[in-house]
Amino acid sequence: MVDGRVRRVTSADVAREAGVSRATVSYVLNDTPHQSIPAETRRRVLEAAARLDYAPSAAARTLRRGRSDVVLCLLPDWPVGPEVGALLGNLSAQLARRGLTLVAHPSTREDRPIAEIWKAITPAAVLAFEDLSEAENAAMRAAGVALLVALLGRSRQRRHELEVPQQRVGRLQAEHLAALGHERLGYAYPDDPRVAIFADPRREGARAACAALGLPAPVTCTVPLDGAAAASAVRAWRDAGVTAVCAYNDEVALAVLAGLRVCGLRAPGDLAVVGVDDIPAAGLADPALSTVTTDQSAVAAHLAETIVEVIHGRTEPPGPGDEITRVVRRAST
Amino acid sequence: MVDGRVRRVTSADVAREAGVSRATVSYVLNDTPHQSIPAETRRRVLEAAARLDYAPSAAARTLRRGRSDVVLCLLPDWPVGPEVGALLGNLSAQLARRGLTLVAHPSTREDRPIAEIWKAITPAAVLAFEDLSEAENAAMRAAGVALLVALLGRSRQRRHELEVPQQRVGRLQAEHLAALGHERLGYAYPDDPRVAIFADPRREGARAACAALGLPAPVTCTVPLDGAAAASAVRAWRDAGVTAVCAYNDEVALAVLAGLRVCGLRAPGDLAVVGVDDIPAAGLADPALSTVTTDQSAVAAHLAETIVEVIHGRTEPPGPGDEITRVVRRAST
DNA sequence: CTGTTAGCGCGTTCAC
DNA sequence: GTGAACGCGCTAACAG
Repeated sequence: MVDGRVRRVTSADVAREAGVSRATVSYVLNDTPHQSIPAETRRRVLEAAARLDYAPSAAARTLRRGRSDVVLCLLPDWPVGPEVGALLGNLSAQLARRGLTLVAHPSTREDRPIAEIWKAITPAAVLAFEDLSEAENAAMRAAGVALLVALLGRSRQRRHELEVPQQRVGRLQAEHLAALGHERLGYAYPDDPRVAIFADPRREGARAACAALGLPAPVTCTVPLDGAAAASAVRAWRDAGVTAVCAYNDEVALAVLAGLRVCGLRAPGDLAVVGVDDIPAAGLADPALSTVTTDQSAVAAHLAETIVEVIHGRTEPPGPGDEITRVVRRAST
Repeated sequence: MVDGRVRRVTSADVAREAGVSRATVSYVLNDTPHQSIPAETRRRVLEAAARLDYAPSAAARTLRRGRSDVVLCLLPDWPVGPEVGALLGNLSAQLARRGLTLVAHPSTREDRPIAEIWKAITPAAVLAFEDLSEAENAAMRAAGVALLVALLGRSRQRRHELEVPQQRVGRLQAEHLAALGHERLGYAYPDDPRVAIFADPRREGARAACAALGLPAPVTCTVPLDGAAAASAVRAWRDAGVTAVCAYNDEVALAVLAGLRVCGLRAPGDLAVVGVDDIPAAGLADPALSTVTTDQSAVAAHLAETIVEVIHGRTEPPGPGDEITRVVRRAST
């Protein structure tokens, strides 16, 4: 009561309370296999633990095991939108169900070696959006236990690659526009080079869809988030006979809409536009933006499954199905 | 080379290499005060550590010290925008400079006791956006070392309160509109009840500014992120003689713009609008949205400072200055 | 002054 | 079921 410093409840306390050894406590609490402990003893231990409100020290366990129960997600240095936020939220819930805790580190450029970050956490797994350097990769593998999962690797072959089907996003956009009768498509590529890991596969998907449909490849224009600059992209597309564009995401799509306004044109009559993500602003734009969305909770479930597999050293399961991505049709197309 | 399992380099290895005891290694590497170690010995130890590429085990240190060098940020369950993302990025950099690692936990609703999360990390400090329950609060304080900082407390008095001057945001909006000659203001309140912790102080700031300027209190309307719904708010404001509205944030402001369109009206002539955050879509809207921005790096610097003070048990420094928030004037006002 | 010894912090796990 | 060692860094007490 009066003492401020409350001594932690340790497994020794539980052992004493239950009248057994610390080893037994550990075995019971961890459900250690190949260890036959009578139900009666087990009950005593569990009750004692509950009575004392025992919580094992994560630090001690980590020290002993060599890894914690934390999954560390290294966020990219480019601004993540609400989609990634939603993904992390779902992933966190999925991992929690499996006894893992997800935390994210907002990486502030390469100002600090990645090693410093995971060494501070000793994670069971690291989830990165981009491939890490071979050195960092090796360091992680060596430094004990932390495993690595690359969310989106640059076509490296031998890495755990967990590709959210970004290609499918682009494919869906192109197919949607083609179904509306458009034959000459454009691709609105983002201005920020940092998002290329996402943009390239998406555009590739659009290209593949066009090829499959016998249409010419999309005309790519880089579109800055600024109406005037977007206007010149719009003019370029018009000159090329493009009647509809797939945008990298909703923000770029909004820029295209702004560019249309600058030119005195309007979607979808003069140029149809379809974005990606369905951010709130998409539905509020004039005209409302058609867009492709992904079921983040389905992606998260698959991701969690894969992470657990990788932690246990098993191979990863097959990729997620195609049903997780769909088109939201609105006025802009 | 052939062996996969590389044994960690420990302080014992460094001690052996340098020909000293482990204690000495610890003293040198931690620059322990009141411990005079000759430059020569110090050099030997440092060189040995460098040569062996020694990195102390965070887990062991945490076990011994009772706390890690990690600062845990508990994200709210409502979707955080790019502003919070930017804040975390800056904060991460600032904390890194002080030897602390920032990680964020995407909280997925109260489906899991907060205790489970920080127990998995043993953080030096926890940064929360909302007040925690008294029980959780006590648990953290008791469970050893983790300290608590509430970013935005609900007018509780005795809590470490680190209030980014949200009130000032609202004040600035109102003052901006008043300076443009508007006398009857509206406040566009968000539909999502979860963001009340931010919305209430902002609106309060707008109200205070009006009072100070001798204007009537702003007319509050809740504005869903949907044009049709926003239209009725627009009509209500027009009926009340409101000529300009402060929106909770840019998304709500965009909704107001959409509502205006639905009514066949237009900003700023029929109703001036000012948002908060300057998200990309704000500049791309029609008309472009005026908005209030905050210098997140300044906020982060102050936050980092406060966190360090709190970890060291000292009192917190005074709040940040008023210069971190400013208006970006565009067509909508 | 310089540096060492010894033991703590706590859960896990092998050998008996 | 148990004793004991282990993982690794920190630091009070102490000896040269």
